[in-house]
Amino acid sequence: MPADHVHEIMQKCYAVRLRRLHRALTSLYDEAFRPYGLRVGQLNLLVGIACHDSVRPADLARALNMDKSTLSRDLEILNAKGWVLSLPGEDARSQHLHVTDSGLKLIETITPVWRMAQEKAAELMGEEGTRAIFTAADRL
Amino acid sequence: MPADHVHEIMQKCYAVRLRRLHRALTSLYDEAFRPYGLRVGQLNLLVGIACHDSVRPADLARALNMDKSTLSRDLEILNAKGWVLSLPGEDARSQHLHVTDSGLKLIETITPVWRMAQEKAAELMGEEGTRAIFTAADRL
DNA sequence: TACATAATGTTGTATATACAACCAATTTAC
DNA sequence: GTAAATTGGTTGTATATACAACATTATGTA
Repeated sequence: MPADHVHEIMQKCYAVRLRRLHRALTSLYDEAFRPYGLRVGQLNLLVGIACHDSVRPADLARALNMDKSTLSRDLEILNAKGWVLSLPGEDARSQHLHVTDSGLKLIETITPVWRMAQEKAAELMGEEGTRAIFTAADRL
Repeated sequence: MPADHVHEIMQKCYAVRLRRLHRALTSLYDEAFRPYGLRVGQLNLLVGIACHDSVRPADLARALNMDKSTLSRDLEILNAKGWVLSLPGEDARSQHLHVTDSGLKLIETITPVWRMAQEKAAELMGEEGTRAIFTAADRL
């Protein structure tokens, strides 16, 4: 009975739920950030880099569960926008990533906007939902 | 102090966590489905369509929090693979979507693989995490 | 030391995602 | 009953995502 399988998957699949949540939250933050030409995924990378004085792309990709090729292309954009600077590292293969002054200023500007988006997101997902996102993600 | 903002965002942002979770889970399911030429997002659509005898793209997109243009392009692929059939509806604008026999057979084949992926996902996110995904997503 | 192996980053290809702009058709308003 | 607004779907453009293959550079081993 394929119909049984269909309903089982539809109702129980974690990926189905997570994808919907991901689309909804990304929309919410992106919409708030739009006037600043920034997307939430880009802010994600920006703060990921800014957390350290200097990060190598390979390490950042590992920390974010992201493929190195994805990061490579995301960084192209952040470089082009002038928010991130890629400098050669000691190791002739690797690089060092830095957030520029312009990037830091953007983070400062966006923070209150981000806080409002956070509130909307919390309202959307509920108290329990928000806590849960954390507990689930922390296990990675 | 931009550094304070950086850490605040890094530690508290729901979108940051959710994006990591999304990447991790998508990888997990996609890897399991790879031998079948199917991705978890495609299974998502397939069961979404199969749930009803006939759905219109606009309604499906709404139900999944998905833009109509995204769905339009996803459906192109499912049509090309022969898993979905798009037929004209009564309304001269809209369409009716149907899962083909080939698509139903694929769902049947993939179900045990999906169940194993579900178990791995549950292990990854923990008891609380899985419950949370549901409570958060159900509020949309 | 030379050769195999691993690590780093980029590029080709495919899919997923959304916004804006558009065309066609339908519904609403006046 | 026609004009305006809405709805449904596609297309142009940009970003996000990953796998496979590749070139370059370390690292390890024989």
